[in-house]
Amino acid sequence: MSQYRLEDALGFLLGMAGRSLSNSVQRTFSEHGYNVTTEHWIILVQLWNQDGLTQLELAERTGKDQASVSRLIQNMLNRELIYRMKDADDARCKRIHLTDSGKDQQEKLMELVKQTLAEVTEGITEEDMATTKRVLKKIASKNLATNRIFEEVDRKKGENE
Amino acid sequence: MSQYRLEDALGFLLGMAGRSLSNSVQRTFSEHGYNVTTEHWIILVQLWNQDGLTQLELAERTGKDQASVSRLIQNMLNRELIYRMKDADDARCKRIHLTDSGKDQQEKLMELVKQTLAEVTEGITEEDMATTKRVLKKIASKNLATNRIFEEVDRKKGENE
DNA sequence: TAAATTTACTTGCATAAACAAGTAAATTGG
DNA sequence: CCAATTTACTTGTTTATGCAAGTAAATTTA
Repeated sequence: MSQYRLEDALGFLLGMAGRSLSNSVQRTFSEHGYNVTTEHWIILVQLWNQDGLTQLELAERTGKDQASVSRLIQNMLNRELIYRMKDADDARCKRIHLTDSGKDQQEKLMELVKQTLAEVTEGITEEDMATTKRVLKKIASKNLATNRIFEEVDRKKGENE
Repeated sequence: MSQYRLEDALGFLLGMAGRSLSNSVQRTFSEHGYNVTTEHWIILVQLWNQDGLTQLELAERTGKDQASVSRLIQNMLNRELIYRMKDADDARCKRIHLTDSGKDQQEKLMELVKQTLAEVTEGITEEDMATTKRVLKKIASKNLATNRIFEEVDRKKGENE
């Protein structure tokens, strides 16, 4: 009887590849003296695009649950990457803003990510990468919570075709 | 200036897709009354293939570090999926064996994983899936620690071609 | 308008990873 | 043969996730 090969199991490969990339980026950040985790980077990307999002909006856009965002925010506050203000119209909402430090790190962090990504994906053709991203999006959108992120993307793409 | 789209970032997609699949499998296990996590499943697959591996061997084969394996093993001991014996020749090694319960769950857990995987990957062609797995392996093997898992696989494949 | 529900966020508990430091057993090398 | 090193495993600390339960503010509805 042929053995089930873990090395061909999609879940296993996803976990390994995800950790591999995440660890590489994390190490690169650390080596260059940035006290920012890969998960912080995900939040920062959203804030660099649009400052002052609420925690709920951040959760929706990053596919994280509100509890995770709540704790990430707390951690990022401690590192003074962001600050927080109560919404004037709705006291339930807390709006997250970048500090000067959080803003200033954009260029360098983006560069470091780009660099690391190039190393990790070296030798993979553009076509294979495009296929992979398409497949990953399909798998990710089976998760009800994060479904909307990719629906939105698909809609926008549709408009341009 | 065009914004950096998180939805196209490989690291983000890997994280999302990985969690999506892992959560689906986890939920399926729970719904069917199995007190087993996806990480336990990864260890179990290795033991179903070969019982009595040491913790180091498990770490090497699953791409986990020894500390992670140590704690997973502790957790699996508590759930009585496995038991542990000191190696007769080398008192430093602890060999991990399946309990009857751990053995008996193989067929059903494999079936549940297969089923869940089919749901999550529904609508993805075999070809795209093959490409994706190839890319994921390449990315995963940039991680020095886990490199060997895939080198081994490549060598074996080479023999058959 | 007051009670019931919903919404935005927080907190507690369990699981898991990375990395560093620690322990005990085996191997090595002078 | 014994001191130094290596090996296998453990433990502590930090970060992060999922899920459930809790709080306070806003909205619905009766």
